[in-house]
Amino acid sequence: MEGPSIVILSEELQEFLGKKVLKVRGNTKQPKDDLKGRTLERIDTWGKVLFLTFSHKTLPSIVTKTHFMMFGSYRINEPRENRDPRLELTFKNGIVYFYSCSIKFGAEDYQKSLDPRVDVLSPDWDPDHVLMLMKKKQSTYLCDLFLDQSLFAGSGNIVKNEALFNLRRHPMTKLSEISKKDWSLLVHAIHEYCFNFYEWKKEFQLRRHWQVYRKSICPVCGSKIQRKKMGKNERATFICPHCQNERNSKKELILFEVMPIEDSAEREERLDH
DNA sequence: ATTCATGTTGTGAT
DNA sequence: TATCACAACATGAA
Repeated sequence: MEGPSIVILSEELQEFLGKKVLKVRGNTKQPKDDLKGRTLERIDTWGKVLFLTFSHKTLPSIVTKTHFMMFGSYRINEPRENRDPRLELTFKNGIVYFYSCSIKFGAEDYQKSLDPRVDVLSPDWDPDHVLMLMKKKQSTYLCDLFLDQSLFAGSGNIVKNEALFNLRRHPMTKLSEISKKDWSLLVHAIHEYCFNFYEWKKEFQLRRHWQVYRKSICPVCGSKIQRKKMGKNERATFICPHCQNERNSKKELILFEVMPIEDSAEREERLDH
């Protein structure tokens, strides 16, 4: 799950804020029973990470860190799936299920160490600070840069591919090949796509707006989309060989708008990440 | 049946 | 010391 999906989850969890944990289940190896009787005191996010703070009248608070990685999912106030949840929390007013995610307790110090200025979804997001950090990343390819959580916390493979297409730049372009005056446009492209992602997902319209990610035809020029593993961690990367041609790098950098693809017969799944 | 994928973290080798 | 390769985790869709 990418950052915008975590923000949506945090909003869906608001109904449990201030509520007491009545029952705990799940196959996590963390000391889950310690949560019983505590009150959900805070709900925070940083990039793709969810932090829940559980307070107690006399004992210290417990901060949990949840990361959904590739396959994680959640359900709220729905019948439990056949499989065991990693963690299941029963409140007076409902139940939360977290599936196949990574959960760690005692995350207070870790949470404090994170910088909200690089969290693309945070109100404290600070593009000037990000631009400053980018100076140390000159030799990085854009496909790696756009996934770097220390610069763009919350950006994931969808954001990477779509933002690069909206900029019409090839993923294997090095940051140093982009004129410094255009760097803020790179930052802006990621920020804007994250917020579009957030809105589209809430309306179950995210897939409809994919231009290249898991697509076969470029919506702009009709070329066949190429899929190739690229960058440091060989993540799947989708490009239009015409619109994102390396030779375009001499052209002015422009952030193009996204048009929904109308003929897409794909049905939007509510449970999509 | 097999492959792939909205990701991170830890370990041991280089 | 830094970087790298690889494993581990976990599940549903194509």
